[in-house]
Amino acid sequence: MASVEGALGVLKAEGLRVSSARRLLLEALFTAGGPVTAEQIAAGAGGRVPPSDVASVYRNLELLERVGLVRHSHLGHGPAVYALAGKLAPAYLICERCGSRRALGDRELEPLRRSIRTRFGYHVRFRHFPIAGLCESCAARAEKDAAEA
Amino acid sequence: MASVEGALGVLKAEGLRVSSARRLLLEALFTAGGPVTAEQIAAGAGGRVPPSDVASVYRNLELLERVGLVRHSHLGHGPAVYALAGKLAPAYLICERCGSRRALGDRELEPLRRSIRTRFGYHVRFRHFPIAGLCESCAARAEKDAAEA
DNA sequence: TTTTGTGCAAATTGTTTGCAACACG
DNA sequence: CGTGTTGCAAACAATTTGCACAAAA
Repeated sequence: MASVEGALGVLKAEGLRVSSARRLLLEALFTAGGPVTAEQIAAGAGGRVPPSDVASVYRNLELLERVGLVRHSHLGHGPAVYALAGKLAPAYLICERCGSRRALGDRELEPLRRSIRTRFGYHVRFRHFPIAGLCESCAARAEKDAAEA
Repeated sequence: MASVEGALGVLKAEGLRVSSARRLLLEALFTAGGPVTAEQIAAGAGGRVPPSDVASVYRNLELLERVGLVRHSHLGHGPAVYALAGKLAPAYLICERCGSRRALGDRELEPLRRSIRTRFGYHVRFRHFPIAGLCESCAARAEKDAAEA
């Protein structure tokens, strides 16, 4: 889905209404640089438009998620982050120490998925929760700290 | 750490006090069949002893986690689950459809960790968040559903 | 005009914090 | 006895729900 209007078309096709809150929400998601929280959207992320109520934002995010236009993910403690289905990376590597994150593409993910599928029978997604650990530099620092202790 | 008294010894060694709430908390963790929530512990999980306050449970869980006796993990939406450090599996595979979960051992995890380490430089842990996806039967069912639609 | 969706307020859930009373060492 | 701990209450953060009113179709 490449545009707000296109996404709204999907809603229509599903027999759902096109309200200004929904248009607003989709505009926010389209203009957002990355995944955003419901709170940020409600506050008017990505535009000076009249902010909507968080409750409606949550309701509509859930609806858009059911329709397949939106996905959410938990990138750590704290609020969930939302993005257009096509914009949220299939997985994120996050560093539990410094918080840095790196998006992984399906291409990069496939070997992991395959390995888990053949070994454990699970079809893993890595979409909902991040792959958490330590990034290279934090891992090095952690090792040094351990050596000193 | 094989016993409540042993764990309490660790606390002592750290200069921390041994209170009845802490003994209670450790007993709950030792008798628990698997990971439990703070709420369950406060409610007296694994014994009919006078339940403690959730606030104290959270405070003590955090303390025990700092000392290395306890670890927590998020196995989905909802409250975090806690267990003795040695009792919580290094990773869990969970099915997002049916909720079933399977613990993975370090041995099984190592190839994944190594693969990610060499390809992306991250030292992943998989401890804090589960590896989520679909179990074999749910994946099969999902495929069938998709074919029908 | 008939639904469906909105805003607002209040309820829920999970977790944290302030504080006076209390108990370990 | 003195400081670390507790329990209780209240604050918080994230999310959900009830409801009267507004606005798509």
